[in-house]
Amino acid sequence: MIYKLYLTLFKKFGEQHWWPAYNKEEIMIGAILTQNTAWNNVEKAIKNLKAKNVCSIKAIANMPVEDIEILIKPSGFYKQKAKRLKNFCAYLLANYGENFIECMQKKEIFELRNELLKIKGIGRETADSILLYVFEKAIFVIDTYTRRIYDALKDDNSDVFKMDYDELREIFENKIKKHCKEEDLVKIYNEYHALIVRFGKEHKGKDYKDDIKGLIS
DNA sequence: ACCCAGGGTCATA
DNA sequence: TATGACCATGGG
Repeated sequence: MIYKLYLTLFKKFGEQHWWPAYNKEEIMIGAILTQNTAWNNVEKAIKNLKAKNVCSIKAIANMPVEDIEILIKPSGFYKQKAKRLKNFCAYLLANYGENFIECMQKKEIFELRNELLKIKGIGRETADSILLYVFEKAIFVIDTYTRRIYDALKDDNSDVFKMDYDELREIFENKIKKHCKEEDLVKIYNEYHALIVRFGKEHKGKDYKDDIKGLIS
């Protein structure tokens, strides 16, 4: 069912070209700003950063938090996020230097994941978004949309919204792996998560359990 | 005037 | 380990 839903969504919506960002640094910034926040608001924040020419890891690392707060205000939780964003950017430069992307890219996936999870403000979904969309590692991103989707798909009466993040992530990964070649996983995880978000947005506020069942039947 | 959005941390029991 | 409080803006 999980893989079939992917094929159906792909047929319906096509390629999503994720993550929506100009470059990899912008993906990382957006991944933090979008925490529990509508993407529309994140776009405003990123627009503000770009208007000041500071939409980069280095610029943010060297900016006073107060200035970051003002620019990212539309994304909500702006005081927390400004502090965490700056701390994150400073961490990358301090530990990897200017070529942080290439350096981190070389690391083994779960080593890098554990490292990201130690940084304050980087939880599992944010870490996995960065791993998948920046570093192109084969890891599936679970978000609230995914839980609702799985709630509609599952055949038992487990509480999907209380289910452990990694447990649910492995359910999706294992199902997908049964149908795909190893070298295609990154592309499929990328596309599938994007499609789930796309579907979720189009059904905002609605109970889409029946729509999901209609799609795969 | 409400509700919620592409989460995460921290205090408490 | 598992709840609950808290963070905050903008669109529907």
